[in-house]
Amino acid sequence: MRMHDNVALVTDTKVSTTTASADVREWRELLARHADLSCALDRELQAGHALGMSEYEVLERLAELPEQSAKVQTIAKSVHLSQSALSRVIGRLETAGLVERHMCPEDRRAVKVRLTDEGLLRQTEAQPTQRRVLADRLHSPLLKSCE
Amino acid sequence: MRMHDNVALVTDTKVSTTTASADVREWRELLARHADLSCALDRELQAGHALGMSEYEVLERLAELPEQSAKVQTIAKSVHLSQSALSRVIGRLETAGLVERHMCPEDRRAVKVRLTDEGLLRQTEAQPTQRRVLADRLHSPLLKSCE
DNA sequence: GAGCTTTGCATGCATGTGCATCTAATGTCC
DNA sequence: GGACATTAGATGCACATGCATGCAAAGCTC
Repeated sequence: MRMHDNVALVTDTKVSTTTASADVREWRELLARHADLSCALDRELQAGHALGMSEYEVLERLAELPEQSAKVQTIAKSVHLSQSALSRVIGRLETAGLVERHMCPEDRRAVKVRLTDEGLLRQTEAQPTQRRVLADRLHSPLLKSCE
Repeated sequence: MRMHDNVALVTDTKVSTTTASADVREWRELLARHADLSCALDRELQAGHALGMSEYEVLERLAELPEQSAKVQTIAKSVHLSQSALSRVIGRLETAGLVERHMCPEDRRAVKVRLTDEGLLRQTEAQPTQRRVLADRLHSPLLKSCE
C-alpha cells in the first residue's frame, strides 16, 4: 500500500471531494507563501533588531510619513491588525522608546503616535533586513521551511 | 542630475524610505489578500459550520486521501501549523467527534488520525462555503473588509 | 443646553499558536 | 544486549490577537 505523502500532483479527477480547483490551489499557494515569509521575517527581525513583524510594520508606516507621526486610527487603516492589537503594539513600541503617544489637540479623543529618533534609527536599521528577506523568498520555490 | 528613482538607494533618508520597492508592494498585497481571505473564511466557516479555518484545513486534507486517515506528521507536512498547534487542532476535532485517533501499529509512537462519517459530512457540507468565499474574494479588489 | 449616538482608544478576557520540554518508541553503533 | 541519539506526539507556558466592553470626547437632534 503505497501512499503519496506529497499531495502536490493533481492531474485527474479522483475522489468525490474533487481535486482541488484552481482557486484552491492558488489559495494554498498564498497560504504557503504567507507562512514562509511572515515566519522568516519575524525570525530575522526579532533576531537582528528585537522587533516583531507587527512592530516593524508600524514603524515603517510612520517612517514613511513626512511628519513621522499619525493618529492611531490612521495607522490602523494601513496595517492588518484589529484596533486592540494595534493599541498594544503601540504600547510595546512606546515602552521600548521607539514611539511616543501624544494627545491630539484637534480631537482630544485621538492619540497621535510619533516616531522617536531611536525609533527611526531602528526602522532604518531593520529595513535592509526586511528587503533582503523579501528578495530572497518572495519568488523562491516553496519549501515549507518554517512552522 | 539623474532621476533614477527605480532603485531605492539610501542616500537621502527623507524620501528614500517612501519609495516602496516592488517587493514591498507585492508583500503588502499578499498580506492584505491573506488577511481578507482568512478572516472571511474563518467567519463563514465558523458561522455556517462551526469550524475554524485550521480545523477545516485538516478535515479537507483527510477527506482528500483515499483512506481518509493519515499520521499526524503526514498532515503536518501539508498544513501550515506547528506540530503542537496541529496536535491541539486534532484534539478539538476529536472532541467534536469529527476525527478519531488510533495508535499506529507499524510505528507505535505515531498516531493515525481518521475522519469519522460525521467528519466527512461536515467537510462535505463546508466545502461549498469555502469555494464560494475563494471565488468571491480571491481576485476581487482589496477593500480592507475585516479586521 | 439636555439627551442620545457615534467615534477613538484602552483593557479584561478567552483563545489559538509557537517554543521548550516531556514521555515513549524506534533506530544506530559498539 | 546496552547506551545514546532520533523521532512522534502531547503538554506547560508565554504571548499575541480578536471580541466585547468601558470610558471619554465629539457630534447630532430637539
